[in-house]
Amino acid sequence: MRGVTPPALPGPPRPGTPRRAVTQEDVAREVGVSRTLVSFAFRGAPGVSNETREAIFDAAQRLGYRQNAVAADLARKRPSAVGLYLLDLRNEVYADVFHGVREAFEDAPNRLILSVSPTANSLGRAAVDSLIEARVGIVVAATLLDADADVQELAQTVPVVNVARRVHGVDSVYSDDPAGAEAAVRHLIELGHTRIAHLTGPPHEGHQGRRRSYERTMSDVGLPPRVVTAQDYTQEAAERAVVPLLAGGERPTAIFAHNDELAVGAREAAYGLGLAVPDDLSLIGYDNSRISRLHGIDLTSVDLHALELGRSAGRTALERLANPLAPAVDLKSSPRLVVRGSTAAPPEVRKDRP
Amino acid sequence: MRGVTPPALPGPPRPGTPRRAVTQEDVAREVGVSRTLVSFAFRGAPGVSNETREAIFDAAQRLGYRQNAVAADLARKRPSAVGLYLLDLRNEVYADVFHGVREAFEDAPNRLILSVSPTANSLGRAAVDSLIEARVGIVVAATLLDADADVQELAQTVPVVNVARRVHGVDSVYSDDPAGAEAAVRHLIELGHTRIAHLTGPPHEGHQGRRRSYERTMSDVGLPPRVVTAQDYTQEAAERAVVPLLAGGERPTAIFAHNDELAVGAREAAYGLGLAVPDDLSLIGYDNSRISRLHGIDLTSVDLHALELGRSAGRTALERLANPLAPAVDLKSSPRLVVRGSTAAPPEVRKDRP
DNA sequence: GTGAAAGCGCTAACAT
DNA sequence: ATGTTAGCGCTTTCAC
Repeated sequence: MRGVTPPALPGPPRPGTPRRAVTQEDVAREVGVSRTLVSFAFRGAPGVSNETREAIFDAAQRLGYRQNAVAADLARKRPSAVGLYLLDLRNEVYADVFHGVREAFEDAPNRLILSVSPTANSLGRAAVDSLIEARVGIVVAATLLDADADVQELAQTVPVVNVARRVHGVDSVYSDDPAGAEAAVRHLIELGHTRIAHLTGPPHEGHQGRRRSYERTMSDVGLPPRVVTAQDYTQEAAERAVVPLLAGGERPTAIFAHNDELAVGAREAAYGLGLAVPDDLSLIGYDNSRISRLHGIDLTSVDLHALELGRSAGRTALERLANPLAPAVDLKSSPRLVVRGSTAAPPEVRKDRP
Repeated sequence: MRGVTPPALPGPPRPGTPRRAVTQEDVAREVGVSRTLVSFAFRGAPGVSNETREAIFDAAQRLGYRQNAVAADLARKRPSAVGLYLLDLRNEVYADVFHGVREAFEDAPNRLILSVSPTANSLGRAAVDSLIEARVGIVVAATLLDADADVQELAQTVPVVNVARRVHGVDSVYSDDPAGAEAAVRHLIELGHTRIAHLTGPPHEGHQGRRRSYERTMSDVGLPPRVVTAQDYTQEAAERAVVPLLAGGERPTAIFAHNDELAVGAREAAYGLGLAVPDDLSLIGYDNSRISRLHGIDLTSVDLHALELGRSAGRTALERLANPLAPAVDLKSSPRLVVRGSTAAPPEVRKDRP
């Protein structure tokens, strides 16, 4: 039977046999030059004649050569990959941050490696470790829930750019949370609300700006603060946390939520109890996400300009990569209160002047 | 001045000087063993005494050693990284797919590398190429907009698992789109609608199942199909595309949209024109995303179980990695129509029986 | 303009 | 149980 070519079996379809990847070696052999020249050509390094360069690109094309960025980084000794850590893919804010960072790296040669937290309430350390194992040269983190000291320690291992969070001595690109929260609370106070609750999630160092500002603003005007804590930063947890608040006595006439996610949860809880927004309950979120702009949702919200935050973070990362020893960047931007239909005067005020 | 220690300058805070990464070599030297043993210990390979192993882990901990997964993969010759391509981070479906895949790889040692399309309407090739340069051993793609032939060709270079799409001869994990679309359209027909439009985005090979099924179902019952095409798969584009449809004469009484994203755009367009859902316009989406469940949105939608799709895709990738030569997987699941408040009988039927 | 050779951090035979 | 050695694909001196 030797020499007989077996007939092509029809059989079930099979995925293409993964052929061995084409290397610079293969390209060099094809062209008849040394590996070095192929490497030079692909990095645009000087010292390759135009003729040779073209022959190399040609052969590479034909053979389907793709550079092995991983091996290149290893050899270069200076990683070109950028790690981007995102806390929650289900929260639009992080998609915005991603797109901002991506834009900033549009023309840069760096690879962007994403790492996403398993839950919206995880410390980032494990996910960031996977970035470190992938040997990224810098980590852009949106948002680390870890303690300041842990972030500072992490920054000893790999440069970190914090997004939407400020950590002393570590690059930080963030929005003025206290100002945003104050604007939100003052808006409610001006509408005549006195029973204003704050809906937040588990406390984490560096994420207390909105809550603290709420408490401060309330006590400044002599109003008693009332904080409700959801088990995590999801709509579902918010719903669970708000139901007892609204079902109990002395229920608030307004809720200022840590973000839109939680605000939407509060909204669902309200409607579930037969309360209407804003007639029975005024609601303010944070993030000015797309959902807040929908007809029928119409949620008053504080915009922290996540896309722009991402862009700044990307640019900051680029600078840090270029200049590792420059002083830490501290970039604070201003949020903006966007008033929509979810906030109105409380029932008692409306009754007073009908 | 020699020998004089300069005083510690207060100055601005600086990010920690990035120290050289700790290697197995360093750990080995610290413990007083060979590099090999350190490697063995970390891979859990047999042939290391418990005593030595503990000493190694100890030293690694002290020194802050993190394994260089990139170098390991290179040496192993068999990449352990898994690439996950996502078409659109702003669409919740892809977040669900991500979490499904992540779950499937929970206990696997593989790194997950994400790559996201720059826009919701890009072909995936560029983003997948970056995955190839990062030397992933397999690509899980949700969802490639490229032509079947291009996907098949890509699969020659690196194994591909298609999510929510079927490509002959390439692993595919998908939902029965024609069945889902038919259920949606039949639901509208049963309510009494006759002017039912379909809202979709740019046509791409392999993404025509819903549209074709809509057309087929309509003509099966002798109704004229009417397809509106948005410029891309975003809410905003949908809004722009639907306005002329609803403002013109003979406007439809129902719209079946390719997905919730587009359905929400249609909804905004309707309300912008003073039309109410479902009173003036019935609306069906696809994906059963969180937004469709909100009070006041209450969108009837077809659920394709994205999370489960992601899990299946992850498991399929695991199997493909273990058995590169097995026949291509073709996994079709059944979607489910979830009826909510955005669909009702059309105005003329309601008038007939008041 | 071109090539040889060392080495990046690691794995995996193959010794001992 | 432990060590030696040869790569993985690439970059980067340094020589010709």
